[in-house]
Amino acid sequence: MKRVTIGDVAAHAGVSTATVSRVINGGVVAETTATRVWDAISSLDYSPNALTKSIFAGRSNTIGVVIRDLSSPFYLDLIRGIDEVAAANNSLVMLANTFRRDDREAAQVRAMDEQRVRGLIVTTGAAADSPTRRMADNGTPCVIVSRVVDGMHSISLDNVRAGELMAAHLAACGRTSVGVVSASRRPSQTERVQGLGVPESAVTVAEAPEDAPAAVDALLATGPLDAVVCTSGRLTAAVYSALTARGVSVPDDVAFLAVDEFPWAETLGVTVIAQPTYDMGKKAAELVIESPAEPVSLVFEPTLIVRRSCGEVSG
Amino acid sequence: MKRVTIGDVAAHAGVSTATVSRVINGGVVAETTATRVWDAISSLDYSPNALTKSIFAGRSNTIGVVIRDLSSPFYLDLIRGIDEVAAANNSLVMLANTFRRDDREAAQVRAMDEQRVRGLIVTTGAAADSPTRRMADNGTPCVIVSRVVDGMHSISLDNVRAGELMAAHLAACGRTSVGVVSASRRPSQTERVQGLGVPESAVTVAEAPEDAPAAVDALLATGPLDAVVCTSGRLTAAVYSALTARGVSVPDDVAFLAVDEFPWAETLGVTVIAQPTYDMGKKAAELVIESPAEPVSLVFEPTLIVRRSCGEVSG
DNA sequence: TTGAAAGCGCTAACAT
DNA sequence: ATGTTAGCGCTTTCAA
Repeated sequence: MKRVTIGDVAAHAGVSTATVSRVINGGVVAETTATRVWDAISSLDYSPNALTKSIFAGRSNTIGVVIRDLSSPFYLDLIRGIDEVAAANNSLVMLANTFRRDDREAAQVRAMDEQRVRGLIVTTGAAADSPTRRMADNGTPCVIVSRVVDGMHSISLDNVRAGELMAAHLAACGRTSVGVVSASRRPSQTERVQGLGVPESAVTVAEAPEDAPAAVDALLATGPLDAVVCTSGRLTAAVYSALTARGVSVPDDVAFLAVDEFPWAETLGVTVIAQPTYDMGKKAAELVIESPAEPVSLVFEPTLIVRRSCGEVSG
Repeated sequence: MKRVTIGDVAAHAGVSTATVSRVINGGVVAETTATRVWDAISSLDYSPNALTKSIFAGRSNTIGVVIRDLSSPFYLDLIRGIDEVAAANNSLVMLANTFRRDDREAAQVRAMDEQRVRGLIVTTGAAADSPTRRMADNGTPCVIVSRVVDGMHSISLDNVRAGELMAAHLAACGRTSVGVVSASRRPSQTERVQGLGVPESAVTVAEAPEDAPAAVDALLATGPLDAVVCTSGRLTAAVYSALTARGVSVPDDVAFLAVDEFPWAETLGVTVIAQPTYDMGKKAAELVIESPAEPVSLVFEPTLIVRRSCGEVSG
């Protein structure tokens, strides 16, 4: 199953490989020669080897994307945005999932480097660490998503502001004692809590959706609550379910407020803080393409989408 | 920003490039030489160029995945499955979205071919057409997902069976007049309708979620209904919302049944037909890795997950 | 306008 | 056990 090479095309058209190369990449060639070459190309069904091309360019035309948890819908939109920009630059996306494991992240980033991706987008985790940093030092534009890292490009949400938006809305709805379920002690989560301005004792951490019921129980045990905030989209369904399963009525007993928009939010009437994930993906990819010399740190604005789950705004 | 090459490492270690290559790929080398080479590798921070390696192998170590609509959660799990197998074979995933456009699909498939992917997984669409077929003919293992195509590997759901499962459950719940919202006239959709055994007049097509309200109206106008089935996961939220927005009570007025499991189904009590998408992704990738000589067509079994949306099973 | 030839970074015989 | 020498498929001078 030998592949057709540029040499085969050249032979078939009776020209040199250099000429074929020129025809394909738009060099100066005589009209008649060009047609002869194109004919050869289509009759042999020639498909140029992009890998070989990349050797010359020094790097491939691919954008590497390393995702920490591909089961989060947040990332779907991010990837769509990246892919959109990639396609517009006839680039392709090389994707890898790290299953929330730091060692896998390092391995995947290294793999991307070996593939000589033209740029890397990492949602992370520990990516600020050696492998990514080394890539950046070697001249590969690297963009960190969801985290701000010194000396690297980054795309993130204004998490403190997200927290403040939530706090303000809750206050406007007359809610005074709010409990929080967050997903971790990572900066993106803690910043949201900080913006909310609740005491540390009002925060419970649920690493995974399975931990949500216990987290909700813990929250409910701390005393009477009139609002529950979920700071991670991965947890929203689980937290909401745990709440209703315990006979808590939303919004009559407690208000419910979550971070990240999701398809059923409208139907369920869940008020959320939305991130412009698709745009964030596009920007991340554009950063890779443009590869600015100085580190660029883009912070996106969260939006409050008011629905029914926090009750009426009083006054 | 010149990259470190195998030659640099060789010079630094005082050996030939062949020896360095042997050290990396596990050939016969003296212990002492090996350590010297490894030292050089780490002190120069050498990262071997995978592209160049692939030139020799004839193809890259990457699995190409072309997705018709990356906004569908169905594909998220599929990709996770693929990535899992890829990672286990230290392969990477090259992803492209076609935004539901056939011309883009052809272009993306061609791009994958130029990247010399070791195999291709396409969810499609028109992929049965020339570009994919040509790749398969050139010896690249190609797997079609969600469709059975002559002479190619394929991964699909037993759609007729899915329809039958739904029909049986609906009957068991005493529902007799069912209306269907489907997403297209493609085989995967029509087979589900066929399994349901409803007359053509009971079926409405909504191409996109935006079309769901109109589709539901059309359905409701055909006469009294006691069940609504949605045969596409992309449409479930929109159809359900349109239903409830019209004051229709589920399951009291009509039963609601959808294809494809989704995160909120449990909370909402929506009965669904689930596809083993993660496993389907894994199998697709395994097919690529194994690359069987004869076309393999794997058909997966749908599962009925009973919840509240169809009411009580009578008898 | 075209071809010959060198070389991109690496591997794989073939020598030694 | 190691080095030499061809390539892999393509691009890019440099001549003609």
